[in-house]
Amino acid sequence: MRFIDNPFQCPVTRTMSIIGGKWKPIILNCIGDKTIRFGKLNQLMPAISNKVLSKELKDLESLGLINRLESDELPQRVEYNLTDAGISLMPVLVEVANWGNSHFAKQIESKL
Amino acid sequence: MRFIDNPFQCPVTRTMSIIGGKWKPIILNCIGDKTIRFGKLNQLMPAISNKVLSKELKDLESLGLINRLESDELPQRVEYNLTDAGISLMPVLVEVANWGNSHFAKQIESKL
DNA sequence: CAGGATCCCGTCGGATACTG
DNA sequence: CAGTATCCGACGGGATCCTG
Repeated sequence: MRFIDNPFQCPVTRTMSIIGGKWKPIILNCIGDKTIRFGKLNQLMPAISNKVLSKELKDLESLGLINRLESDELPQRVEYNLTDAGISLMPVLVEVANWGNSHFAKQIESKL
Repeated sequence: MRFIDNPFQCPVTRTMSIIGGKWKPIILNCIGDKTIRFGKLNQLMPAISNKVLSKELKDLESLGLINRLESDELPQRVEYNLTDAGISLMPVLVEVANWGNSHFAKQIESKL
């Protein structure tokens, strides 16, 4: 994945590069404290395409936020769960979510 | 400004739409507790173009995070500062920054 | 089942020049 | 001084189809 060009090495920008974008926080939240399969994630997020889900999971894995657990049984079976780093991110996401909830009504998306 | 398409009305995604992108957190940080002029912001962030800085400031203003204070003197003089909502966002940004600092070294930008 | 390949389009952000 | 106007390339993300 690519990082946003980061003048001043701004740590906020750096973190945004990681959890920004459309899907990553949603994916992390869908994984939660579970160990969950690719197909199950796809069910939870019907709007995401295979390609994008696959790419986001790779990004999150290479960032060390999730584990990818592959069994060699058939049918193929791949599961994902959060690493300690991923778990440590969740409270931050909660803070972000709380701020968003308290300062912006749901309707704002249609307001602008 | 446009919001990321937001399935599930995810409040994290909503907040990311606001403070994501390359410049907004940096701008908010540069304003800080000061009242600061457009030209001064431009000096603090030499890498940002007039067009982008102007657009970002408009976004932040329409989101209610900053005030735009215009005097009708000549030469033209426009200043910006944080609103209460903008101030309330800063601790969240600090949390995000702390997480970024503790989990990712500066070098990560060049690593991937 | 879990993805990769391909094609496509909209938006973000940069460069440069211009203006009241 | 504080912006606008114009042009442009790069990237994110979607749709669809294919495969070990």
